[in-house]
Amino acid sequence: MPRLAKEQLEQIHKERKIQIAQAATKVFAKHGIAGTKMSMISQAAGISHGLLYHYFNSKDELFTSLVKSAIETSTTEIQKLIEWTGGTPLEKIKLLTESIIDEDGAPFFQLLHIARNSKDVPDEVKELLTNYSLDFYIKQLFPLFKEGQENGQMVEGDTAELIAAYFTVLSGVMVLGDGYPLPRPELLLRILIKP
Amino acid sequence: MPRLAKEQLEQIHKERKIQIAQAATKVFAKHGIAGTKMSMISQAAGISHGLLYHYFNSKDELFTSLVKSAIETSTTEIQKLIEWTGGTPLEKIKLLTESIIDEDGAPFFQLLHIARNSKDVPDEVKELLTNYSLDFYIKQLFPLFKEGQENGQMVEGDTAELIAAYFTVLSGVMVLGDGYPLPRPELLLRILIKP
Amino acid sequence: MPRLAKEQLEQIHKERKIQIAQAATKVFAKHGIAGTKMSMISQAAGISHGLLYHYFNSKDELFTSLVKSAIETSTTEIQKLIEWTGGTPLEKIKLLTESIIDEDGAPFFQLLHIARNSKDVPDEVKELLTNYSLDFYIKQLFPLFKEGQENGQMVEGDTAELIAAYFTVLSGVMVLGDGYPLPRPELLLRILIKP
Amino acid sequence: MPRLAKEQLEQIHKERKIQIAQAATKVFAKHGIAGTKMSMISQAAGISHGLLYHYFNSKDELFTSLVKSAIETSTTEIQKLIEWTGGTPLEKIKLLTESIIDEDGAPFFQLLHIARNSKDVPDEVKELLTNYSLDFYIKQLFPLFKEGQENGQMVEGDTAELIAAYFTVLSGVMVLGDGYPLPRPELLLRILIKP
DNA sequence: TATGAATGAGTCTTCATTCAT
DNA sequence: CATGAATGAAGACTCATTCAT
Repeated sequence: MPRLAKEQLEQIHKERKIQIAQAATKVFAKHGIAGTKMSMISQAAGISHGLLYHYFNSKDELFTSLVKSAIETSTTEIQKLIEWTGGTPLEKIKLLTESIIDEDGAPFFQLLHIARNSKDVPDEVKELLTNYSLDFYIKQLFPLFKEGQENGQMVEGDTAELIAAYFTVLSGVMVLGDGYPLPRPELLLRILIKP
Repeated sequence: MPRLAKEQLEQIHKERKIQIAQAATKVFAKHGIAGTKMSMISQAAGISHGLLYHYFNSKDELFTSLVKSAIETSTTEIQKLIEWTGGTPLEKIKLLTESIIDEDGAPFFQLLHIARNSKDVPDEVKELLTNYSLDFYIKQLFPLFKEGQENGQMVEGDTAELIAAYFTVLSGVMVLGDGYPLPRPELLLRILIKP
Repeated sequence: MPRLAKEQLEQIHKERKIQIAQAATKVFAKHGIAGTKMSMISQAAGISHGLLYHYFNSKDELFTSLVKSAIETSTTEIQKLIEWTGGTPLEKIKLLTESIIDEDGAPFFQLLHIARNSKDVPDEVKELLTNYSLDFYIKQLFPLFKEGQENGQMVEGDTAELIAAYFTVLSGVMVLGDGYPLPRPELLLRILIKP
Repeated sequence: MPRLAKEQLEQIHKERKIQIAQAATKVFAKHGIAGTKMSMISQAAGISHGLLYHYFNSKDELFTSLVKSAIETSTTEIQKLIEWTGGTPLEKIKLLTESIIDEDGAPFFQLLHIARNSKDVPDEVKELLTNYSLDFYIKQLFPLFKEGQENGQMVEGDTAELIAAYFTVLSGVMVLGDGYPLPRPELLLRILIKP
């Protein structure tokens, strides 16, 4: 058996899987779990619904894998930002905000919103979400915000509450979707900036 | 021969209908249209699924009626606030924000969010929403915000954009639901206040 | 307890029952068993559906009683005609034909047609129909037709077949209902008359 | 990749659809619309009820398509007979009668009878039936009957009435179904023949 | 008697999933 | 790997029947 062909096939398989996942993320993000039909995903991915099952065993597994990778990505991204040493805390937060708003951060937030609110979420996802809740992000971002408060750029007060509020506002805005215009980052940042 | 007067029966009927509508609002708000099963509503209302159909002809009609009354209520509430002459614009906006956050404004925003984002929304609702979009609220609130800007309490700049941003943030926060803590109004209002 | 009142009440009860039965016959005749809703009957009878159950225990019982009385009536009518001694056989058959066509014989035939063709007919009705099938009417009418053939007025040939044919045609025409114009008896009788 | 050519698949699909339609025709013809359950049809066709919906979108659509093709077939058949030039009018009518009685003309007539008498008929069917009523057949057959009257074979009198009567009798007989023996064509034709 | 609210079994329809080709 | 026919569990909705008033 030709080894190279095999690897190529695996490569193709992996790429196709990613392509399907991207299509699926958008569909789930917009329509919810129950509102998303497997046929909608297969159509969005340009394949037959039967083929979907060569890549994912079930709707549940597909959704679970999307949530998993969303959490992983976000964790990594935030971590990279934290460790980056090229600006003031406020600048970093602005960067974070902009990157979320600019790119397609929306499906990510929408996906998590759905995962948190649906009743028919796979158990595995439920467990994931207990670990990666708001508290998790507060912990990650705490040093950054604390520093911002201490250097006088950001408003004083309970740091955790501030992070929670900002993250909530950001999540909310992202969750809304097309019907609403995304506010400019400057407007959102006013929540944090010391007058 | 009915022991109770016709009017009494109608009264009971109306009250029961409202009670069902309240239960249904919460369920739809949390689970979306497709995610909401009629059995979930009937259970939430404490009745059999069959009885649901004595009060609403179909899931679609039920959902439509909820959206209708949500729009009516919100329009009236805002209008009352506008016409009230007891405070500065900023105080009024604070009151509006608080009343939304405090009471059960959440289901209302969640319902409209769902109505705006689901694909299987009844046509009647689609039409309603074209009329009662963000622009509608911007128009309603414009004088209030304009006045706030002119009296120096609120930040300058494009009034419509400011309203849109504030309303978006508020909507987003309300849509998120239980998983996130509602920020204190003061934090949100910072978006508007002149430093 | 006033005796007279009691009898009056029973009288009223009986009359109401007949009135309901008449309404029900028409509805069943037109819409079939499955197509007939108890609410359609109650509405046709001008009462609430609840009250229906004071007069008939169930839809099945109601339908069964209608079929029973239809069979009884028809048997009696034909018997009366046979025993009547005022005309030639052909005249009698013409009378029979006219009386069926003129009065509301249609619901009767339609009811029996339905009883014969529906799968969800009560067992009691199924049994009744095995006894009162076409053969039953052939037997009843045999002497009349035989006499008509022997006196030269009617076509010769297998008497039973002739009766069956005529009765079938008559039944068929009656079953059709409103969409078709009822043929004049003279036209139908041509099937029987000797040229 | 499909092993069978696209055309073959379509061919199979079409054949299966026809097979289902034939099964459905019989079931509807016997039990009426309300009395026909989709499970009865799927069972008669030897498939699962779910598969039914790959071929027909709904019970209504299925019924409508049956009525459509019944009307088409009958129109074509009659037209062919009219245009055929191989016999006297009476012979043609006899042929028509025989062909209706012999083959499975019964389900066709029963289907139309049901379509005409049910209240829950799809609107499309209602419209079809206004166009293809008795009058339509009278118009089609008028030349044939007129000729038969003029050449002295058939009874005189109002041609349209004669056609109506004959068609009504024929329809009625066909509608009755299994419970009654189909009369020999000769007996029915006596309605038309000049003594 | 009379009404209509209430229940739940039964039917239509959708869609996740399987599998022959 | 790729397709779409096929299945059946689940959910929306109807309606016969019961029962409190």
